[in-house]
Formats: sequence, C-alpha cells, structure tokens
Amino acid sequence: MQNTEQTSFLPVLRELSRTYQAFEQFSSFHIRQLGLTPPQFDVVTTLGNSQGMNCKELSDQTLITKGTLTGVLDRLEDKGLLTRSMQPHDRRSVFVALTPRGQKLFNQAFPAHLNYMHAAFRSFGEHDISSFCQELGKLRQSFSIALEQQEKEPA
Amino acid sequence: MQNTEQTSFLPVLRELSRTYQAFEQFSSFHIRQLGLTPPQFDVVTTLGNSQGMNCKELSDQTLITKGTLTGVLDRLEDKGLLTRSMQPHDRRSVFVALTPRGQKLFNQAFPAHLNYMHAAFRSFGEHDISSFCQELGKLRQSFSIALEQQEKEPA
DNA sequence: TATTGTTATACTCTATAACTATA
DNA sequence: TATAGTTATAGAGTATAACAATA
Repeated sequence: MQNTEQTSFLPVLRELSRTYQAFEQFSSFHIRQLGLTPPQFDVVTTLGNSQGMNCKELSDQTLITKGTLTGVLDRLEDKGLLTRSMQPHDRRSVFVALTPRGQKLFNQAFPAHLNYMHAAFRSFGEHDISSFCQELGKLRQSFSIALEQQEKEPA
Repeated sequence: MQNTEQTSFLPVLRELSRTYQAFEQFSSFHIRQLGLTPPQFDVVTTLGNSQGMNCKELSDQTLITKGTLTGVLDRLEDKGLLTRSMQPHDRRSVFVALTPRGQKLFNQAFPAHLNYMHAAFRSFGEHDISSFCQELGKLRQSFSIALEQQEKEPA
C-alpha cells in the first residue's frame, strides 16, 4: 500500500459485511421461528416460486453446492416438505418439488417473511433504492469477474 | 401484499445477498490459500491490528459468539498463531494476542489480502463510493433497529 | 467422456445452555 | 447477582473427492 487511494475500498467491504450480517441476523430470527434454517428456507422459497426443478437448477439458483444440497434436501424430505422423483427423459436427473404440506408452509411463510422484512425498511426511509441496487449489482459483478480470473490463474 | 410498493425492497435484499455471497466467495478463495477459515482470518486481522484484547472485546468486534469463539481460538492456538494469558487485575478475563509467528503471518497476509481484494475493484469503476457506503450503513442500522424491536416483543 | 446426483470424510461453525471461577 | 470464559451437546453447513448411473 503506497497511498491512501488504494485502500479507499476498505470501508465498502466492511460495511457490506456488517450490513449483510445485520440482514442475516434479522432474517434468520424469523426463519428459525418457522422451524427452518436459512438454506432450507432458501430451497423452500425457490421451489415455492416455481413448479419444481432438478437438483442442478436448484443448486444454481440457491448457490448451494451439490454435495451440500443433498443433505439439505434430505432434511426437508424428512420433514415431509418436499419429494424427489425420477425424470423419465433423463434418468440421471432428480425432480424436486414441494409436497402439499410444503406448499402450505410456503404459502403462509413466504408472505409472512416478506411482511417481516418490510418492517426493517420502515426506518430505511426514502433513499434512491434503484440506484443503490444498481451499485450493489455492479459490485457483485466485479467480484464475479475477479473470481473467474483467479480460478483461471495457475496456483 | 396489496400493492407493488410494499415489495419494492425485495430486489435490494436479493442484490445484497448475491453481492455478499460473491464477495465471500472471492475473499475466502484467498483466505483458504493462507490455511485459514474466514472466521479465523477475522480473528487474526482483528488481533493484528491491535496489541491484543480479551475474549469479550474480540467477540464484540468479530461478531463471533463466545461459545464459538472458544473453538476458533483453540484451533488458532493449536496452529501456534496466538496465546491466551491471564489478566492479573481481573482473573475471569483472558488476554488474547498473536504470537511472533501469528504476527508474521498477519504482517504478510493482511497486505496481501488487501491487494487481492483491491483487484476486484479495478472493474468496479468510479462510482460514488462514499454515498454507496452511507446507504449500506443506513440499511444496516435499519436491520439492527428492527432486530432489537423483534427481540423485545413477546414471542 | 461428460454430467447428475449421492456418498464419504473430516472439519468448522452454530445455537443453546449449563457450568466454573471470579467480581 | 452479574460477568468472563469454557464445556457440552446436537445439529447443520462446508470443501473435497470418489463413486454409480446415465447420457
């Protein structure tokens, strides 16, 4: 570090971490009351907003890696919230969908969670949400690009 | 949900999660190369930027709860990166500080990590970082306030 | 050969609460 | 009584890689 300009991004990282942690804490406080963990809730809402999908798609959308996803699905299956079934056209693939009980939970929990999260925004005030969102998106893209470059590089 | 205005905050939450996940992935890619986990790195940098502190302070700064912190410290102690010692003036308190080897790791790894993270910002461009940071801070505060209110409420 | 999903391993973190020693 | 830290427990997620079945 030769000058201060190079470390001007540090506060952004700190704030991003702290803000996400605050979000996660607040969000999971409610999710745990529903008897789910955050990854489990992620899966339930992803499935609930669709007609079901295979593990590959589910993994892509939730960013849960396939090995971990198997365990998460196992626990949700044990709770009777989802089913796995074979796909005739590709028998490697497993189709995952909510059971009626899972759908019922989703129908109740999803709006309840939105309502709960909305409460946090009452004190956020009238900032320019769309430009804030865009900045976040650009930052995300910067990280994605940078990670790709790293993974390409020889260790 | 009666109108779209009430769900206008949803994209923010999605972006915040995705951006943080991208950050975490990119950051931990480097941290793991140092032989540390993200919480361990958090502890090492917190200690490295100080003269040492007790577990309570360390817990407050890293947001790692005391029970978990004991385990993280155990593993860092096993690696010879930190020491725990008694405090004469309050014998309940444990003073935690980096060993010379821990200091050496910090002296090398911390600037290296900053440099690594800086790479991600090359493609971020010249946005208004300070206002972006302020928005993040306001959002964090909103979550903190909302969580406090929830914890007060009768279950 | 490549892809989908499961299994296996070993570790790490988490939440929760009981417990010890000290203040 | 309150606080600092450890211990105990049970569960859950993670990285990694090997594996079976299928394409």
